[in-house]
Amino acid sequence: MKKKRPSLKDIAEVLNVSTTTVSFVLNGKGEEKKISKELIAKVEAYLKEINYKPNLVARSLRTGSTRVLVFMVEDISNHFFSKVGRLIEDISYKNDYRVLFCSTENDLKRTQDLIHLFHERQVDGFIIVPPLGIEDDIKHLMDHETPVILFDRKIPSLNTDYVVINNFEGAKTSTKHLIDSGYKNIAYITVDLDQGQMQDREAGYRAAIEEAGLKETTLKLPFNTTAVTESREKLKNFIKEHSDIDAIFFATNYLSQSGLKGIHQIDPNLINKLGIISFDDSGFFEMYSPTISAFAQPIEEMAEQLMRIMLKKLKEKDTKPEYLTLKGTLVARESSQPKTTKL
Amino acid sequence: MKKKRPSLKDIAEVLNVSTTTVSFVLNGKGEEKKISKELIAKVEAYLKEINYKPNLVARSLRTGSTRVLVFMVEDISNHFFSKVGRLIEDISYKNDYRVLFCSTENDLKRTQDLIHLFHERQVDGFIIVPPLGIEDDIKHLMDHETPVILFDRKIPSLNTDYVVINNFEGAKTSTKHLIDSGYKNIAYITVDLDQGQMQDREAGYRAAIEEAGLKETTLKLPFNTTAVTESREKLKNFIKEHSDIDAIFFATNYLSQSGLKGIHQIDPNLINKLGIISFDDSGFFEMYSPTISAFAQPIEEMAEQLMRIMLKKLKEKDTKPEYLTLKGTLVARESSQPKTTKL
DNA sequence: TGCTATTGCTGAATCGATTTAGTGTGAGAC
DNA sequence: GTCTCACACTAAATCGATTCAGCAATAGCA
Repeated sequence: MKKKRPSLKDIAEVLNVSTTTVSFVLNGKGEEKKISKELIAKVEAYLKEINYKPNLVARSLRTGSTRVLVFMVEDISNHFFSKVGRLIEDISYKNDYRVLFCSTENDLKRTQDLIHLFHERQVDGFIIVPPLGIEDDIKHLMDHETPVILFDRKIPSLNTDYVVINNFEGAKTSTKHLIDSGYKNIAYITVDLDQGQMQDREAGYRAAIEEAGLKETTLKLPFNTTAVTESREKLKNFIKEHSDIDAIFFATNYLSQSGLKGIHQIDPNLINKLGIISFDDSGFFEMYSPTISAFAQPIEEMAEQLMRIMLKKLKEKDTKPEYLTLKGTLVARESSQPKTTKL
Repeated sequence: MKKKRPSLKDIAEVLNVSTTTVSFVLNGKGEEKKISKELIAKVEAYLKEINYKPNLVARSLRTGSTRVLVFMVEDISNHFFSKVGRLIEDISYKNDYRVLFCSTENDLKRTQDLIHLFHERQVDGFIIVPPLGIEDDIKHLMDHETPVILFDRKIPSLNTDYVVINNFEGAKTSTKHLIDSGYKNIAYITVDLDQGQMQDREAGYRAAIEEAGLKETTLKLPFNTTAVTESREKLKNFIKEHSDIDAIFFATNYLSQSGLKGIHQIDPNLINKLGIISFDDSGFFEMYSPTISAFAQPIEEMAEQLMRIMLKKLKEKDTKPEYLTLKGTLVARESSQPKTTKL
């Protein structure tokens, strides 16, 4: 048979006190509210005895706060996002907040659904990697004084807090690294998305190539999680057609991963002839053979800053928005070393 | 300034009807409750006009149901779990349930915290990969008539529904595959956990080795997410000390991934001399060079069965528990092919 | 006409907590 | 002896929905 969970009222009846008293003791406000030491002790003892757990739904309805945050990213299984998410979860836990994770898949409709879903459920704050076109929904949240922090990408038209990295510098540094390693014909492979951060990366690549007086070669693949194989075929054809390429700079880590598979399919030995670097690191890259170089975002710093801002916003309303642009670091591994054997 | 969300009461006042009426219309019970067509239309029009969203916290408090499920696994970033999770999310969405994901890290305390946290928040059902020692907490949920389905592992002492695979058969098939490919000295690398499914896998390996009259070599590494590097050093020493090994069967996909890194560190060419197979597939394996063979669990089928059982349990209480043991399939890739070059 | 049934709606209780506004008692001030 | 005030506690309102029980008006039937 179903056991009913005891409510404050049940407890109050058993102890012959009011629910108010029990609630005060429960929330550690006994002293403050002038409840006698003996009664506090008695109530506490009983709460412990029956291992009382308050109904958080009822509490939330009354207080309007759920102590839940949402971390909404493109794809939570992506190494970069899952690492940041994990760190955020730890910091939240220490501050008595829980975190829910979800993936937008860069899909506007899905993201809108998720935002409304969580807003209806009264979550206390959002950290969002915004897909294109989500402005209005974010504005809607802000109108209701729900803290929102953008992450990984900013939306110029909104004065929300954001934490991003300098994509231009990162891409430029990465490209330069390949140039310095002796590569002369560096291809840039990116996704067909109009988002600011992707444009900045492309501009960074262009800048480095131009400065070095080299030729630029770019391939834009469709962003589409379902047509991965198709994308990879396009990539393979691209590589076969451009046999003069001696290095590739992938604009995201998932492109790299799919790309590595394609390269392996063309010829298992091809990887040892190409210089490779990826924007965004991945656990995968240091396990691959050869190990893959990457431009890594400062994961810990991002998580810390995001949560610092979030906690601040939760405490005091109407704070001035913070705009943070952090720096990443190049992690040079085997794949970007100068090659001894020529293609 | 903060906008207040309209409540049913506000709407009722504006329309000069009772909250009851608005609620009935909102929940599509207008006809059933004999509200006139005109009034239904009027209320619906207004609800749409102001884009009314009910306060789900209040609704949950009243109905006792949140339409939220929890999917609690060892590590949600693991390929196997994240794939199953994604499928479960899709099925849930279609049935108007949301899913929250979280990682237990096989840690008892953490899992207990999470279970209580969600139970207090009144989630409607749990799908759990149970760590050792969690029996009582699961029993506690069942006592409160909260649907619980175990996944990946069963707990013999509890009569909960579960969905697992035949680990013994899987490990035996995998080991046999290596034997059939001509490998004579197959090492088994596993984690130091007393859990049923790991013991079954080990027994499967043993059975295949014995049947073939070969020698068994086993290494047990500590399960500890923080000491990954240390574990890998142990593994590297093990491989160096057992130079007669010609193949390795890894008991989980994360062991394989760490193992591949270790093998690469010992000698970038060593991977081409060893036969490798992993229990559990991973997106990583078909991208690696060489591609890595694996024994894959039937991900779609597991997700479908889990959700079929869950939805059934949500609909009708007191169903007979279902015990499902599914079959996996061997995905033979390059790493388990016979080698032409000898070690 | 008198009776019940149906239609179309509503008032108020309810879920389980938090919190505001008090209430009764006794000690101390004047 | 009255007044004030601190003390120790409580009654009742509240959050925003759902839903039980019931009411007035009309219809149906004998």
